[in-house]
Amino acid sequence: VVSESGRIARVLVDVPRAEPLDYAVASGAPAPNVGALCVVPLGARKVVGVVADVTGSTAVPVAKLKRIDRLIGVPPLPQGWLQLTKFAADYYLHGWGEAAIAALPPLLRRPAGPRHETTLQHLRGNLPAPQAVPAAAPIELLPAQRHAVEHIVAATGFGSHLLFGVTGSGKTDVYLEAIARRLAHAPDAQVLLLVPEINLTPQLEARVRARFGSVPTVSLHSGLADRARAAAWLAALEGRARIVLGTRTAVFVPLPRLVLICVDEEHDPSYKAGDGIRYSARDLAVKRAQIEGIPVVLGSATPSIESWAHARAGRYALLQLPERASTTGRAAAGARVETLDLKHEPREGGLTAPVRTALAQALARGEQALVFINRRGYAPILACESCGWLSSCPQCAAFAAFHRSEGRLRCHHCGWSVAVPRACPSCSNQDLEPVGSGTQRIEEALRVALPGARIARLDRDSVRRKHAARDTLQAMHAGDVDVMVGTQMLTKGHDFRRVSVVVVLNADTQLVSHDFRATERLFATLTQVIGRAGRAGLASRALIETRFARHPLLAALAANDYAAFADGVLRERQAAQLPPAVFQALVGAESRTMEAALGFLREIKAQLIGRAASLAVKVYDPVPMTLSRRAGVFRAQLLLESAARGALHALAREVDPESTKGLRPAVRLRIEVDPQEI
DNA sequence: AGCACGCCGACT
DNA sequence: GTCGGCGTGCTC
Repeated sequence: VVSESGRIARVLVDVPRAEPLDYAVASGAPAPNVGALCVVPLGARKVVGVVADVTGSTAVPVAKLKRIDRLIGVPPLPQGWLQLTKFAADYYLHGWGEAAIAALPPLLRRPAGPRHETTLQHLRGNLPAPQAVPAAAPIELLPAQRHAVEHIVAATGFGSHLLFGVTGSGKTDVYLEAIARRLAHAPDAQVLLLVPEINLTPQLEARVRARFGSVPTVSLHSGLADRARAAAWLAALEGRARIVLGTRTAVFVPLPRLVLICVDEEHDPSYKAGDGIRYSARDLAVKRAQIEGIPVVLGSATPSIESWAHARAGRYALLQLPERASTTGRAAAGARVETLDLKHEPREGGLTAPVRTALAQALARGEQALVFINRRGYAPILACESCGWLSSCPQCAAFAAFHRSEGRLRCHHCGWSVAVPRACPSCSNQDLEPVGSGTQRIEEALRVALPGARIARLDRDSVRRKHAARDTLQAMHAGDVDVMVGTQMLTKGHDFRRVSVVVVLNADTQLVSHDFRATERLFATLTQVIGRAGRAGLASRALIETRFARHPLLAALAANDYAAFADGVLRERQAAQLPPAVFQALVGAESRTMEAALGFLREIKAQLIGRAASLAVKVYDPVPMTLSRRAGVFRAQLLLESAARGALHALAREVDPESTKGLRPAVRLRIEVDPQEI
C-alpha cells in the first residue's frame, strides 16, 4: 500500500519482534512526530506504542492495517532515545518494541482510561518549574580532582573517562564539579548520574542538593511509586529536570538536552539487570554517551576489569585520584589491612582471639566497629550429627539456611521456608546442629564476647520492617551502636565517622571460587568494607580472617594497590583467553527435568555447530548451571565464546526461539549477552 | 508477552 | 449437547 507521505506510522509495541508494526494515521489528523507516544490497537487489545518512523508506504495489506487510536500528550521521545533502545534490543537480542516499552515508566507502559491526560497534567503540577542554574559555589579541589574535572569538561564530543580513585579520594566532588561546569554551558542542559542502589540515592541526592540548591533534580529508581516515577520521568523528558539521579533503569530516561553521564561505582554488579532484558546499565551509559556525542565518566576505586582493559588500551582516559581527600580537616588515613590466618588462630564461639581483642580495644577507646559476613541467617546449614542429614531446599539444588530467631529453615534462592524440625527427618535423632555462621550467629557470639556492648545487625532480614535500615544506620551515626554486624548492605557508601575496626569473616569462599570473576568482585567488596574505617582520620585496622593468608589478592589489598592487581588479572585473562579478551553469550534453558533442558541445548548446539566453525565462535557443551535447580525448575546453559563480538552476535541470533515449541516437557529459552556469572 | 482460536473431557 | 483444559500461532 502506497499512500500520501506521512500517512503511515511505524510503531514500536511490546511484541517480541525486531521490527515495528505499521499503522495508518487517522484521516484528517496531522502526521505524528517520530518518538510520539500513542495508543494503538493490537489484536484484541489497546497498547501503548512509540512512533519509530513516519512514512508514506507499507507492505502490510490494507485489510490488516489499523489506525492509531490516539496520541498521548507528552513531547516526542528524542531521537537519541530511539537509537539507544534500538541498540539495546539488537545487542541483547530482544525486539526493539519490547526494549522500548520496557524503557518507559510502568505507568505509561499500558494505556490508561480517559483520566490519562488528567493524570499527566496532575504529575506535572507537582514539579518545580524550570530554573536558571545559579553560579555554583566553588569547591576546594585537590590538584588531581581539578585535573580530572578539566579533562572531562575540556572534551568535545564523545569520550569515556575512567575515574579511578580510592575510597574517600573525592570522586563525588569530581562528578559534581564536572556537572556544574557542563550545566553552565547551556540553560537547558541536562546530566545523568547513575548509582548502583536505591539506598545510595538519598545521600547522593542530599549532596547534589547541597551543591546545586535550586537546580531542579529528580531521582529515578524502582523504589518509587508509579506516580512519582512517571512524574520524574516526565520532568526529564520535558526538560524541567536538569539533574537526573537514578539506578540502572534510569539509563533509559529520555533527556533531550543531555550533556554528561556519570556512572558511580561502575564496577558494581547491580548495574547488570537480572530480569527481563539483561542489559548492563554501565555499558549502555557508554553507548548512550557515544550516541549523544558527549562525555561519560565511570568512577570506581576498583574498576571492572572490562573498563580497566579499555583504559589500558587507551580507549578510556584514565583519571586517577591518588590521595584521600579529607572532609574534616584531618587526613583520612585509611585502614591498615591485616590478615588473620585461621590455621593459627582458632575460632572460639565463632570469633578468633585477635578479633575479640581488636573489638574490645575499639570499644574501650569509644570508637565503633563493623563486622562483615556475607551470609544472613543463623547458620547456612542445619545438620544431623548422627546420620549426616543436611537441611536442604526441596525445590532447589541448595542448602536451606537455619534462621534461629524465627525457628525456620529458609531457602535463600526461592523463598521456601519450613518450621525447624524437632528431630532429624531422616533418623529421628533430636540433636540437630547448626553448621557455619551467618550474621545472626555472629551477632550472638559478639554479645557473649563483648558483654555490655551495643550491637546492631544490618541484613535483609533485619531491615524487612519499614524504616528499619534507616533507623539502624541513624543509630550507628548517632553513636548509639558500638558494633554493627551485617552483610554487603553495610558496605556501600555509608560514611561512618567513628569506625576504627573492620572485621571480615568468611571471605574464603570467594577467594577460591571457580568463577573467574570472583576475585575481582571480592577485591571490590573488601575495598568497600575496609573503606568504611578511618574515614575521619582515626587510626584504623581491617582484620580479614582467612585460611589462605598468602593469597596474592590479600597482599594487593594490604598494599592498597588495585592497579597492580587489575593489571595482573588482565594478564591472566589474556593468557587464559577469558573476558575481556573474548566475548561470551550464554544460552540458558529451563525445564521440569534436567534431561529436557540439557537435551534441548544439545539440539541447539548441533544446529549451531556448522555456522560456529565458519564464524570462529567456540560452542561449549551444555552443562547444568551452578544452581542447577531453582524453585523446582532445572536449569542448564550453553556457552558461546568468540574473540569477535560481531561473530558472537551473528551466531547467537541463529538460535531460533521457535525451537522450544512442542517440546515435552516444555523448555524455556533465554540468551544472555555478556553474562557476569557462569 | 497477551489473547483468541481450536479441538478433546466432565458437567447442567 | 456446552464449559473449559491449555497447545499453537498471530499481533500492523
